[in-house]
Amino acid sequence: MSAIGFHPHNHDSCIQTGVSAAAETCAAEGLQLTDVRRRVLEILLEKHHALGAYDILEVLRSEGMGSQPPVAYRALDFLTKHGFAHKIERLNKFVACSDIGGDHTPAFLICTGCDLVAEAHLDASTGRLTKAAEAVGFTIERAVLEAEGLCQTCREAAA
Amino acid sequence: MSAIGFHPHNHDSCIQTGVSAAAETCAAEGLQLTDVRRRVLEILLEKHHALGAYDILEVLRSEGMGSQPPVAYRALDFLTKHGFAHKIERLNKFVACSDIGGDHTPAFLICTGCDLVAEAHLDASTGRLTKAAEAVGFTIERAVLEAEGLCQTCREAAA
DNA sequence: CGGGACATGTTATAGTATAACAATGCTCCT
DNA sequence: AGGAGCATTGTTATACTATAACATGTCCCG
Repeated sequence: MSAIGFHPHNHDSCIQTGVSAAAETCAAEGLQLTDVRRRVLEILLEKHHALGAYDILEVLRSEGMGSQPPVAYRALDFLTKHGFAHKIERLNKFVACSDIGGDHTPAFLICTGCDLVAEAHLDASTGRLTKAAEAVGFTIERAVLEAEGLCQTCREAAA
Repeated sequence: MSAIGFHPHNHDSCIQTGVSAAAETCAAEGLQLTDVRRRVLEILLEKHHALGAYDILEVLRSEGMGSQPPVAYRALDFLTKHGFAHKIERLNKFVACSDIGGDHTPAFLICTGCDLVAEAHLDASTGRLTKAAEAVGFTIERAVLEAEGLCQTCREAAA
């Protein structure tokens, strides 16, 4: 899995590659990465943390880019719909996708110590949940996989 | 997995066994299954559907058992804390546990056709998410596993 | 240049959840 | 009995999350 976020890295490249990957995908699929959408993606990419819609809205507002909730929610809808960001259901918050363009059944590791969120990509077809569902004739269309706990750094700090 | 909920069954026994299992656990652990708590559990057990806190509150209110949100939320906190009910994060709703007293890392199959929710119990230690977490030194304390899709009945009806 | 599709702006409101404090009832202890 | 301590419930108020509905703008296509 990609545990980036839990380890030191050149974070500028996260932002740059994230935005350009999204731009490429949009160009390829005829989607519009408008100013607001791009900016919301950048805001999410700035940290490996989950942000609430109203946190994002506050930034947009301070930059004169729209001050009402629908502005933020629409941008987030666009980003999540096309796989550029994900909603963390457990937190009612959002994170940038760490593998834009990649295949998607993301899983998340949420550190309750430092609030970092790491994204993992598991192969959907081999999971036990998939097998359990098949066994009862259930067809999965969307899955939420979120684990809360402590990252290595926080666990060692707590010990 | 226990796909009860997706198949015909004697539902009265779900309620009875649910309540008595909770009563036994409370007796064994010195917990108080008060009127409000028992009633909320019964309400949840009445259907294999997820209910919002305000849906539950409405029932309580109609029965003269408390009319303000904290009454419902406190009962739900108690029930979820002790494994008698679970929150479905994806829906911001609650369901009764279908295996009270059992070990817990529940997973849920949520049918978007009929709104039934089935609870599965997977062995936490063997999962891929657990392995991915171990690989990066992450310690899982709580996991949310929720799949949305169509149960067999709804899928056949849609075809 | 008119019309359709998409994006944004704006107002209002719906839906979910908790903080904070008051009041009650209970047990246990002296 | 009196009183401390605890858990539970009652109540008010408010915070946080999300969307409906309608108006405006913009661009491209026909």
